[in-house]
Amino acid sequence: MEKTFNPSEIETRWYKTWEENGYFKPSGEGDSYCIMIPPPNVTGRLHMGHAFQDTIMDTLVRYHRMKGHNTLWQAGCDHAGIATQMVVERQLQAQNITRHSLGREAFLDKVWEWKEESGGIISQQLRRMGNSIDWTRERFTMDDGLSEAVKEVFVRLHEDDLIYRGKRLVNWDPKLHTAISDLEVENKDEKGSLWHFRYPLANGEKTAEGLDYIIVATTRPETMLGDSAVAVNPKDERYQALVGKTILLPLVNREIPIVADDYVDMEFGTGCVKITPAHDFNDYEVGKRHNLPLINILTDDASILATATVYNIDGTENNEIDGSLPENYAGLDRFAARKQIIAEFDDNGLLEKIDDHGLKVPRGDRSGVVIEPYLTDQWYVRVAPLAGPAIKAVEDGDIEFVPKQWENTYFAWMRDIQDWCISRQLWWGHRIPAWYDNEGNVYVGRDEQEVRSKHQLADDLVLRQDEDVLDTWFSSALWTFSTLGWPEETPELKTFHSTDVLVTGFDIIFFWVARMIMMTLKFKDEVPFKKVYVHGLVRDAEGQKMSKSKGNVLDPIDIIDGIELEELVTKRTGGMMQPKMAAKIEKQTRKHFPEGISSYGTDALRFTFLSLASTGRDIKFDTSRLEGYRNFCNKIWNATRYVLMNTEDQDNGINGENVELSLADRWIISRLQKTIDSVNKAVEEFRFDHASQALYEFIWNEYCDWYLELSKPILTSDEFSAEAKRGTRRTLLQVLETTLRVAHPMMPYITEEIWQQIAPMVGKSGDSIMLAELPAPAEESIDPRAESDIEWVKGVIVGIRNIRGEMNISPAKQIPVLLSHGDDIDKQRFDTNAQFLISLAKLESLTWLNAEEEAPMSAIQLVGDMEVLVPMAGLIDKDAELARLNKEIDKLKIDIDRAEKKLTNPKFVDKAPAEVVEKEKLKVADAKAALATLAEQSKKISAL
RNA sequence: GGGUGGUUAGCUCAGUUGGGAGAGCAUCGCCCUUACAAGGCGAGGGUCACAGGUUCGAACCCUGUACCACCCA
Repeated sequence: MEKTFNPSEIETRWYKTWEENGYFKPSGEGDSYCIMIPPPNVTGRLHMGHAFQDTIMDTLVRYHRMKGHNTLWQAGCDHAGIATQMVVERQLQAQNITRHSLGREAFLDKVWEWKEESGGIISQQLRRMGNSIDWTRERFTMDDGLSEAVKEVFVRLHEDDLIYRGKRLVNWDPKLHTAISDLEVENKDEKGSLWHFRYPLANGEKTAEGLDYIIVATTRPETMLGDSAVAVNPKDERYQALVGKTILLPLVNREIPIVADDYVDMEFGTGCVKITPAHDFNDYEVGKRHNLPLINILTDDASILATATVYNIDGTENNEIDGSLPENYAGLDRFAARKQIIAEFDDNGLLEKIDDHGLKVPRGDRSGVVIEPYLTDQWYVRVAPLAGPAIKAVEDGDIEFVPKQWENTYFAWMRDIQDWCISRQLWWGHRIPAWYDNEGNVYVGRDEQEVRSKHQLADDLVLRQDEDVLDTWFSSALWTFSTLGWPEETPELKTFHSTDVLVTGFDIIFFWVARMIMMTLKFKDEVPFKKVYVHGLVRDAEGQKMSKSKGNVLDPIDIIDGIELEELVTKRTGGMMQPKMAAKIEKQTRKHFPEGISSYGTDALRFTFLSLASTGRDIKFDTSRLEGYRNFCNKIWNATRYVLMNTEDQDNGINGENVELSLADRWIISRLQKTIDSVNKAVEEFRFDHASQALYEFIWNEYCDWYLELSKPILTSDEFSAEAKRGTRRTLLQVLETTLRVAHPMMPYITEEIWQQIAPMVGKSGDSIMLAELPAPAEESIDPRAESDIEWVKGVIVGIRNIRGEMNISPAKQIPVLLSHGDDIDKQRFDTNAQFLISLAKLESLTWLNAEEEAPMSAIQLVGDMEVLVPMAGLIDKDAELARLNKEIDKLKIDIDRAEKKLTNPKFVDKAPAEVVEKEKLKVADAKAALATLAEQSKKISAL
């Protein structure tokens, strides 16, 4: 074996072997265990968040596969309607082509081409991470099967009156020209202004103060062109007399009413609010209550119309109100219009004042532009009837969130859920299965044929299909069952649905998790998954969210393989729109990774993720952790080298030869059982941080630090029998082999590579560790006596090391040690373990002193009541030893003080449980004994 | 404005039913010891955000405050 662990060659070799041999497919035996990947966007590359999430899923899947379950991990991508269309349009733009010039069919061909290319990158990344995905069942939301399911669901929901079409205010993205759902809108705090406008009262009316105008305050002056009322609070005495009167809207000269509505906050601004029902969600509600007209002044691009389109609140056209708008605004962009309107108000003496004002600005999460509330025809899912059962499923525990607190987030949203706008004005996606005739009638069906027969339409009646497509989340809401063959009742569907656990980030609980629960309950009448494990979001070392625009993204592959600084800079700054940003990112990158990123390997990366997977919301990714776990891999590698060095071509006692197990053997076997138990329990409760820590501690702090060292005297000294040597060799191998199986779900590659060599040596046959049995703790191998004996041995050794360390005695220097004041058990332990102590503590001699024997002046360490003595002669400085003793004495005094304070408190003695009091008494007694010994020693040394 | 989560060693984080504050990394000292210098051995370092309360006893339970983060309006 190489002297250091070198992951790259090993990884590709093993992944290929596993995949080619079909190890990732369900075994067909045992209880089913199934995880569906949250489908990443087909356009992208996997980022650290994906890698983190995939590591958790793969750990679970490998764990359950080794446990003998019939395991399916199914992966795939979603088509990411808006994102994908944007990417392809941008590519075309570079060649001066628009999608419209290309046409729908040809454009979609282009998208499919891009999908093939891009989807390949993701599956390659998933492979590099070691994920044991059944690639034969890879799915895509635009696949035929899934598209069938989408149609089926749409039609059935429509039949059940759970889908409807309506003219409503939607969140309109004026750049992408599509509606988006409220979840796709990000409300950002931005600085703005509050403009105070004078609105003249019509018909000579006057305010209480005798003014001929009232003042309205607005953050969006341009919408005044579409005002259809001014509202005041009914309780507001300032304006009560004016309710029912009218305003003559400046610039437009439209006469609009003053209405009274509770919505108006009397404290805010002047207490008068302009009402624009076609361009504001709150105003829309006010409009409903007062039956105000909807006056739409904007185009799809959010420019001002030449003539406003006017609707009644029920969506029908209104021909009574004059939609004329001032000519000098036609075609003007909304922000240009704003400027001009302010200027005109100012010129006309109607601008009262301008205040600075912070406000939430709605922006599209994809385009980043300001979203317009905009009146359009859209399709909606009536969500309330679906939400009921979905809430109940979680209340009843049919679905359980881990950590539990996320259930509250889920409930809060579900209780207050809005109808879901599912139509998108895009080309890339599932086309809505609805057809229109020239009369404007709508027919819904699986295809045109069905529509015609269902509605008995004449063959020559011209029908055209709805141009729009469905929200991507509509298809991913069906992910768990549509990918298993639904609406067909396939065997896979029967075996693997409901799936066992969904592993996901909290950011998509609303987008995806909740919608999946609703849709699956509706159509499958069962839950999509029994558990939802909600993990945190991976952030950079400074706690910033990783994003392309910030330039702080990391590609997991670059951590696995390493990357040169220059290449990393190029990668991060490539495709940047603003050169200014690129410079900043470059600087930042050079600061954070002055040497580039070195290669850490998949196992180290995975182990790092697992160790960070606690219950928190944020996971700061810190490369120092990564380095620590790469070293851990190397530690395992080198421990294996030691084991092989001592067992290769040896009789290791695996064929029933006589063996004798040493104390150390029995101890490490006992510790192994406890480790297996903790790791398994931790995985079962999704505490991967605990699982990884338990494994790390066992391997490094017990197996390597102590057991391998304890094995050395047995294997090298003539004082141990052939049976004892054989027993130790067998234990070295068996414990290592078992530990590899415990570790495999977390670190698949290194464990496989080593296991292939070790397993045959313990008589195990099997093609791959991933098909081997998951270790279970063996109760009968737990040996409390061995554990306490080793604790004693460690105590003595650590005591001596401590003296060495503090007294600056070279580790190479062999020193004499005496044991004094020991009891029978100490004596027994001394007799059986002297050899280990001499060897591990590098002793010249180890002498047991009986009660009557006088010890020379020594440095002292206590193990229980027993004194571990290192004679000072020639080795130890008097003052140094005194200082060391006094430090220890002070510590003991503080302990005694604290404990005695408790024990002299009658309330404590009366009320605390007897065992706690007993423990405290014991503590005092022990500490006092130790103190007496050390004080005596201190006195003696001082007297020298 | 409403809600959620957080505040523990220099950094990143564990801390179980309330009963002597832990890990990794970093720091300091000693060591190239025949598995491993990506290593070994030893050491230092915390008013558990703050203020109250409950309790014999609080990092943990309750109330309030501050700060940070996120979600919703």
